[in-house]
Amino acid sequence: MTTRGGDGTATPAVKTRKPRSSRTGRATMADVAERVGISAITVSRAFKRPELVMPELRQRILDTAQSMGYVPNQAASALASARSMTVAVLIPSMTNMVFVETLAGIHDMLLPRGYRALIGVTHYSPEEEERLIRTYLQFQPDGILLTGTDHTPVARTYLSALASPTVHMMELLDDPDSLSVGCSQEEGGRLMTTHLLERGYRRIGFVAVQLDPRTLARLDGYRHALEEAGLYDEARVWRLPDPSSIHLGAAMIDRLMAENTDCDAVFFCNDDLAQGALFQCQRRGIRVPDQLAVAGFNDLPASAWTTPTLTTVATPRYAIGRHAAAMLLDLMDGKEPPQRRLDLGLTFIAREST
Amino acid sequence: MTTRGGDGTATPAVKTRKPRSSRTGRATMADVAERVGISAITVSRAFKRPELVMPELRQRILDTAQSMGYVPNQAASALASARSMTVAVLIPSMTNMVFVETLAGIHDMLLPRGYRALIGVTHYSPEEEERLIRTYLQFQPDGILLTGTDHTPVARTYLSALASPTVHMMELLDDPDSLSVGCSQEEGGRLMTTHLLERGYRRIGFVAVQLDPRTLARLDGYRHALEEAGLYDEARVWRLPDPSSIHLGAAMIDRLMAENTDCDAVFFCNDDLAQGALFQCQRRGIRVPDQLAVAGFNDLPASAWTTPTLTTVATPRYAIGRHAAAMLLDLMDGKEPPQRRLDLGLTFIAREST
DNA sequence: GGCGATACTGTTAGCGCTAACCTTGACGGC
DNA sequence: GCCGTCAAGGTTAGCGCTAACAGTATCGCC
Repeated sequence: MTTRGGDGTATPAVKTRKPRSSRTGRATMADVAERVGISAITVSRAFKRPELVMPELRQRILDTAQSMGYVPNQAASALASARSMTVAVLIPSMTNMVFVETLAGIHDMLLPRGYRALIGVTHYSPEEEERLIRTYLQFQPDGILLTGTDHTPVARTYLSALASPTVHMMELLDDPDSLSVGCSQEEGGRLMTTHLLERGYRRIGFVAVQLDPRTLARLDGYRHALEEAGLYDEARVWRLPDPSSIHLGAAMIDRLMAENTDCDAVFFCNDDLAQGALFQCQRRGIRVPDQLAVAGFNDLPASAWTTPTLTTVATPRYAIGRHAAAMLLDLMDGKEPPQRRLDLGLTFIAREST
Repeated sequence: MTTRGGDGTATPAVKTRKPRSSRTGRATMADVAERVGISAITVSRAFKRPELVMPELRQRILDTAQSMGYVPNQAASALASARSMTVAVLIPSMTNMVFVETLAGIHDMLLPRGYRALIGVTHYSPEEEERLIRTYLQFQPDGILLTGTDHTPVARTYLSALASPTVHMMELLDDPDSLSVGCSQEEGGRLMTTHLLERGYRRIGFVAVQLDPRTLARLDGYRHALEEAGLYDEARVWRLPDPSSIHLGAAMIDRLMAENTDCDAVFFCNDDLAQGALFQCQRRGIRVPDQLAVAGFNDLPASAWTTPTLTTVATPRYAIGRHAAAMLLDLMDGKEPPQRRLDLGLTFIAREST
């Protein structure tokens, strides 16, 4: 109390000084400005519009900010500028590699431009998507990336009432007002089925799980191709709402055997299942492709390594993520993207299993 | 201009009315309040502290808000309340199932409590982690979840200068000031090696990739176990900085054969690699486990289905995510969590490959 | 020498929300 | 009848930042 009086004794009459840092204990822009001896707006510009500040001063500001541990407050910035620099991304699942790689494409495109992704997982449920849209709208995202085209009416209302640009990934939309990047799942189903027909298979089964719109589109492609060949038979289609897994694929082989089906080939709606099927065929001594051909979809890494290797269709998911993000960046800049509907195609990969 | 004059003609002298909606076109709390005929704070309470508003009025507020498409502005809320309701989560990789499942645990714990996760991917680089920490601090997260304990000095400074509670996942920390949830990777390596020794293998190799701290800890466990048995030989350890993949595992089998190593068992630092190794052994006609035993780590789904099935160690990653998030929730509530260091253990899974 | 152009920095006023305090009215107990 | 209490809602101020406009030098040019 006598010698080391602290602030109180040192500046008894001076009370002009503003609080050194905010309520939260963090340094604010005003703190940095005061320390450098300039106004807050110049600090703001040093960060956001560097070309407007003399290089020397700018450096001094950055150094001071660093030494004070100053970090800009994103909430305040968003509030004042009406730009959140945030993009909301909704995907159906995180455990499905397909969407994770799409995310990687999105990140690689957005981060260098200063945008951040807010990731939401819908678990393939439009209702959950609606809930997530509501939640994420609170962040006033500058843009939105959605998976698929299956949204609830309320979700559509939110999105259309909103100014934020939106791009749909995976499926392609025909509506000229909407933007979409993806590939035709129906064509994928058709491609694979045609391949199986060409290889001489005639009793081709289809296993659909999860029953999300993309799976059903593949099923459509399969059905159309077989109908055209006059070989479609509803009895060879299995529809299960369960999530996809290796386990389920293996179980399906058991079921096919138990039911004594006459399939000479089975087209699984994705690679997880097909891999499980291959594993189980190996266990049970079912010769693939002689006794039974197996086909998948998506080309997961392991599909090139199973015994036998798996015939599948590769989807350009990383590219879909990149292009969707690029399209969104254009929109957020107020530019019209080169195209509103971008089909990135599919790659058919014939391997040993067919 | 004559009959349907709109606002202008309807209220020529009245200019007290505030703008109907903000700059961004979105309805604001004030808009909702005006419509209901109350003040903004009551609207705020109707959302955040419902027990303070009469149920009837509250319902009227919520209905009106809904009909106007009102969504609270998170940035304004965060600024005014100094609470962002956001948790920053940093993980090394999104393509690695281990971290994705950890994320799922975190989500399941945080979302019901109203918190949102901001996910950052460090790509196993402390420098990138530092960059991400800086970026995400702008969001004033109420809490932070980090993977591992390998942070740059600058990152440590940021974190300690910060008030935000932080929990470390995966590795366990001995420092009593830090909070961590995980399991002992070293013990995992030791467990597996001991198992191989018990099965009679004497020339056990180890393949380490990525070389992140967790991999190196497993290697330590392996080394210690072998040293105790007097069987450690540096020549049987392969260290590769490449990311883990099935492909690399297969390539390693080729390399082991080419180098004519004398290993009777190989412990791969994770299941991706081990699966690739099993696939390649099958291709090359190497009998597992008779000719060569193969072991993995993490227990990925496919490991129960390969031929032969893979001996591995299951890590409680989902539980790690949940518990880390729970610990963080306690901290954010100002409570002391039951324990500051939570070891969730490991499960050894013996299968056919050893 | 006066005028405009250019380059840099400052002032003012809010963004939309909530913490902290304040008002109002109803009720009850002695 | 007075006072305290409580419930329900309102007022005020300000979170930390930036848009929009406003200076103030400096320079060049006719």
